[in-house]
Amino acid sequence: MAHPLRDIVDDLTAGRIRWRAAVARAVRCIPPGKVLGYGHVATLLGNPRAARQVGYALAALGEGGIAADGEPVPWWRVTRSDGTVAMQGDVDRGPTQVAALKHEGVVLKHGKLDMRLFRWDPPAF
DNA sequence: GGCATGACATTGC
DNA sequence: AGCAATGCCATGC
Repeated sequence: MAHPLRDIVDDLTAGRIRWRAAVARAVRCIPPGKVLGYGHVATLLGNPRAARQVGYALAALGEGGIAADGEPVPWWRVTRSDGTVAMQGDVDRGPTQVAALKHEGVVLKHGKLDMRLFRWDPPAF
C-alpha cells in the first residue's frame, strides 16, 4: 500500500466498502492546515461527479464527526471548491468549521479561503 | 425498481 | 461579483 488512497479506491471499486466509508477514509488523509473541495474528494475516489454525495457522506457523520467505524473524521477540512464554507448559516457546524480551520492556520478572508494556497496536493497514484 | 433528498459544481445570465 | 437553473448520484423509504 504505497498510497492509502489507492487502497480506498480499490476497496470501493471492489465493493468491499460503501461510498460514505470511502469518503470518511479519504478525508482522514487530508493533513492539518490543508483543505479539499467536495469535488476534489469525489475525483480522488474515482467519481468526479459525485461531489454532492461527498457532502451527503459527511452529513451522515455522528456527533463529533465520528464515522460508522467509530473513528473520527476531520470533516472541517472539506470546503466548497470556491473556498467558501458550507453551512455557514448553521448555528452549530458553520462557525465550528471556521474555527477549526483557523486553529490549523487556514485563514478566511471575506468569508473565503485561498484554495491555491490551502488546497492539499494528493500524492499521485 | 421508482422517487425524493441533499455539507456540491458548473454554466449562463 | 452574485444569483438561478441544471446536472449528478449514493442512500433510504
